[in-house]
Amino acid sequence: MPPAKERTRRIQRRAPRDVSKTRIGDVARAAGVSTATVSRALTFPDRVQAETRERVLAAVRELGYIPNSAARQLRAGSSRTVLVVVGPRRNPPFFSEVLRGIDVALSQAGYAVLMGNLDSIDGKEKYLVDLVFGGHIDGALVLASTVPSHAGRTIADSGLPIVGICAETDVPGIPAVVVDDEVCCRAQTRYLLDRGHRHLAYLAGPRGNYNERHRYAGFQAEIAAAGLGADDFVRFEGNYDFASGVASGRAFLALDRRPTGVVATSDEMAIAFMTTIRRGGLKVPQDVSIVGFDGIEFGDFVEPTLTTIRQPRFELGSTGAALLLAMMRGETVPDRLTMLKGALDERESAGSVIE
Amino acid sequence: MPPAKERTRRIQRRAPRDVSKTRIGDVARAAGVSTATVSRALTFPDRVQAETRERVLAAVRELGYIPNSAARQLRAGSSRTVLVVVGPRRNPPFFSEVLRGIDVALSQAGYAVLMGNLDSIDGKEKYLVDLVFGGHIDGALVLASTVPSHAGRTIADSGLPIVGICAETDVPGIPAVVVDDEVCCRAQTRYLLDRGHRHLAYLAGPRGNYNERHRYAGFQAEIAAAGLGADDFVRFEGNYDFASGVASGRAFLALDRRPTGVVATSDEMAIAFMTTIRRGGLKVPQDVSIVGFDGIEFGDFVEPTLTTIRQPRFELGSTGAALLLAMMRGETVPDRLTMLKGALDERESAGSVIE
DNA sequence: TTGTACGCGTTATCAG
DNA sequence: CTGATAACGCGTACAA
Repeated sequence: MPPAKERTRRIQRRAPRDVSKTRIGDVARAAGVSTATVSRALTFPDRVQAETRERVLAAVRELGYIPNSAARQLRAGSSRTVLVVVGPRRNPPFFSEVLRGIDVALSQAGYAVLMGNLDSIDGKEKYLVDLVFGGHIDGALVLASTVPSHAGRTIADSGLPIVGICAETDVPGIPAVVVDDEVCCRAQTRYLLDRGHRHLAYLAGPRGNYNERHRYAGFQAEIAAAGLGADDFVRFEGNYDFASGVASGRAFLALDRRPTGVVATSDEMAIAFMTTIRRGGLKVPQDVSIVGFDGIEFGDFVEPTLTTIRQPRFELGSTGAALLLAMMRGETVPDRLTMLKGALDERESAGSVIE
Repeated sequence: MPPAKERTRRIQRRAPRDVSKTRIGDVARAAGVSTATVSRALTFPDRVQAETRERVLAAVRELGYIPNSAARQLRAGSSRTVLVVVGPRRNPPFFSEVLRGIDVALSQAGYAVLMGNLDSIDGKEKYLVDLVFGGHIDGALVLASTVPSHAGRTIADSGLPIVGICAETDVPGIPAVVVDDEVCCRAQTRYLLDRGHRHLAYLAGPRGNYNERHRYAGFQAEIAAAGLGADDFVRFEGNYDFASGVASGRAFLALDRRPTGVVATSDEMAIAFMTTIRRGGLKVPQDVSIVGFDGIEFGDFVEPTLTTIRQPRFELGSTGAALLLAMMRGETVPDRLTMLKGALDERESAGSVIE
């Protein structure tokens, strides 16, 4: 009893996705046109007669038709999705605003944002590389100084547009949008030197980190410009978070001869440091002056309020996203660094040396 | 001269995605097997002879083959992508940790996270609805009390698994993972009442907000249990951010008869409020005691440190994600609220009334 | 155990 | 301006 021949064929198991059950064919039938016309009416409205278009759009509304994105992507070769790679556990109050800049710019252009946090689990890098080489992605924004890689190839090898934000990446040739770390850190340092501080502390970021290298270079340059040398400052290692600010503060308190001015390379470190040394009995800014880096809102709500370098956080994100969008459109763009300006926000945590 | 018939056919323009140029056919050829065998060797390794499998895997490695995700998705009906909807501009220091919990849980299960920030631009809700109905998504986590909707249908109407986190959503039948807001707010309030405060201030969240409703209910319940009434507290409107903490602080300072205890429904409001009234000359906790809500790290670095309700932020995210994963696997799950416990962290910002 | 061949839903090409 | 139809790359039912 084998008359089921042609039915058997169709038994390919239907996956559990009964979402969006109306397909383009349903709309075509309802509107009395071909699927090609439906597709055109949606993608190039003016290449279809007004009357026909109306009929199609009415059917679309009626049936609640929404094109299947997988099919569209397979055919068109574009997913309208951007991967945003965030490095291991960097300070949320700072990055959240950069991410908002990214999100606003990409959303406006109709792109979705896929999050790629590197601090979450092992195997994440391989996962991200697969994502990129699997064609799931049209471009990537890297908020870290290392580009995800696995088995000897980085996501940059895919040839997809990539833009770095907040740091230059370790892969050459990838454009980046950054703040001028060196200039900003010089400004921090000079601010203290100008106020008579002759013995400084430098609260560092992670060794080797892009921002850290440039900020430290700026710090040293300014130290040298003031005729000071290696004996005139103390460097404390850190990684931009609260914990390292606390650790630096404790080490600072234990010093025999304490600096009077502190250059912190993140606001979180600055705040934690400040709290720690105040608990240790020091007064800010009377005993110690502190200048932070980032410009997070919390700086306004600590005691005393934090003098700091304000980074254009939102613009870092939105500018980087705009650059990526241009690259994805195939435009030629500046292939090196785009530098945004930071600004020194003068508040209460730093003052002049009292003779 | 029309012998180009069959060549003409093949001129379909190749989209600008030359990423992952090796297709399953290339691997098959290199390994001397059929495409079906390659597919099987990757998906069901044990349904293929060991020797064949090795040859296939070698070819895969050799060519750096990674399956095209669009094609796979079209065929399989699953994108292994979860949409995370975040409500308009809620405090980053709090949510970042919830998001981390989500990311860890989903990454481990091999799911990608698509960000859906609602505060970015107009038309975002339509976009999210299209995403969901376009089959781009396998499930959604909603960190807001309203489910994205457009043109009369919500993403819940897609039938896809959805879980709320931090709040119950406005669509019935969607399970949610929350903290027991009412109990937590009662604990805050009781903490102050127990220390002799008989005149309180309540710093509210946005009217109608899920958390706000429950916290306020808890506050009022505890007030009533202490035999107090509407004359014994002042309510300040707010929306969980710094600005509303500052505004409440100013209004507080202008009061003729000031409360001695303050129940703040977010740490950011608590901190901004505290800073504002201290600048106004009041001492915390000597003049005014403050209890916050959330448990963000900054509470440790303000002066005085903040007594607060610590929410299990990471667990809110990871538990919600785990629930969603179970639903996507087709398992039956508790279809109502999963309540996690908060804890009161006693620090310095609240003390006893001094007679 | 492996190979053949079809169809997932859409868009782009080409012919009318 | 519109319709017919061939791919896009993969996974699977079925035959061998």
